[in-house]
Amino acid sequence: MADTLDTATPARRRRSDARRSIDAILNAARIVLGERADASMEEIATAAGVTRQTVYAHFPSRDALMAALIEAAAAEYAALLDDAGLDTAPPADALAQFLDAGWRFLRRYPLLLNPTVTRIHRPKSNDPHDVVPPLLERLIRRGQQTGDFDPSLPAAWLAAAVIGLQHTAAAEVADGRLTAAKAAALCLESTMRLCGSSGRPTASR
Amino acid sequence: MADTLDTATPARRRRSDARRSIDAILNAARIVLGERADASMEEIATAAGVTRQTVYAHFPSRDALMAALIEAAAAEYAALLDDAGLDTAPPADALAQFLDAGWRFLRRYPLLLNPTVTRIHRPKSNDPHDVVPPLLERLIRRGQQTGDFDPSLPAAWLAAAVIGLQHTAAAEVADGRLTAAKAAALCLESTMRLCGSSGRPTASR
DNA sequence: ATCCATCTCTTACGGCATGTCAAGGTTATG
DNA sequence: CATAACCTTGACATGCCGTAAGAGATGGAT
Repeated sequence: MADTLDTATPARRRRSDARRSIDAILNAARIVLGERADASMEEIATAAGVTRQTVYAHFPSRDALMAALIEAAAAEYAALLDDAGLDTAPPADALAQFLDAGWRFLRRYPLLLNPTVTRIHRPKSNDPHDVVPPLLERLIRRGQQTGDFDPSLPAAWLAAAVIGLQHTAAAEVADGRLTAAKAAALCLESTMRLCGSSGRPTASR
Repeated sequence: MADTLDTATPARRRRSDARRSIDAILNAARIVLGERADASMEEIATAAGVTRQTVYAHFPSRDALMAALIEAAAAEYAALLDDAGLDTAPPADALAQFLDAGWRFLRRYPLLLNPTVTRIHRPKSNDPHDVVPPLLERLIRRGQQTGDFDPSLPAAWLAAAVIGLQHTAAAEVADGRLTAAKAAALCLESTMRLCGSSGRPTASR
């Protein structure tokens, strides 16, 4: 009965059409929930080209579907951040890369702008909110040690603040008060100012 | 049937017990929804000491109740900001006052930390999200003209960013990662840095 | 080509929350 | 006290969630 991805299940053997259904459902959920976070299971199923019961065959509940979706999102986000060279580039550049990865991620997972979704299934599990902040925190701490960032504010707080700033900027875009380009520029500038970087990203060499 | 507070209705004559019920309902909603934003009408009614149908006698729908609650919140928030002297105090001090009013407001209306609530009934109407940012924006603009704040970033964006920063700080408190006192201090410091105020609040004289 | 396990679909049910309605009792106000 | 406004009870319709059983279709392996 649909164990999906709990934790450390021996990767149960699936038939190809089942795998295809699961992918279609997750993809449909990503898109449909990105537009309306309160879309019904029926809508998601229809968008995926299956019946509602098929969804329940793979995901025991709505929350379980959410969890799997968040899981997939976290994996993609982590992959994006892996390619961003957060640990090697100069801190200010790495920070800009971090934000850039965030923009690409949010364009693909707009549903994560709705904090109600991610806030609800809080019980442990690794969603972006548990995986990403520590990465950013480490980057900020490194910048504080190299003198690129101001060390007078806790790195954990700055990490939360930077992510929050990006959420704010994304919300401004979603509400039509800013274009995506302007929002990204303002967010970057504000982030640098917040972290105490005295100049533009490339000025840190 | 239950116009509650639409717009410019001739203040329909109500009986005193009706007024009492409405107040009890709004108060219960404020508290119950502050703890669990998805609480049912039944729970709210019970907490208010009335039946579910009585709630519907005054508020046609859940969204209408939300709207009335947001309306009341906006009024209280506006009153707090009126007492904050945003237009007279030195900009940096006024900004600190703004944040302080926000903290008091959020302690009374914790449900407004859940953006899903306020984001859903978007159709115009004056909720804090439509009333407060312009006030802050005006304050920031003033600070930019007096030279207290950096004028290189748009005031509207800075206003959104400051409010977002406070939301982030409040979320850190709600999740137990910061104490209320630390969060307020970090939020203030970050806000000043963001707005380009080179010193502490009182250093702007 | 055939068989079996697995998957999907259809149909159906129970539960819970929202919203509506009608009838009858209660309270405030003139 | 009499009336109108209000509250309560009970009942009902709807929509979404979650569950279940059985029939039919599909994939994978022999």
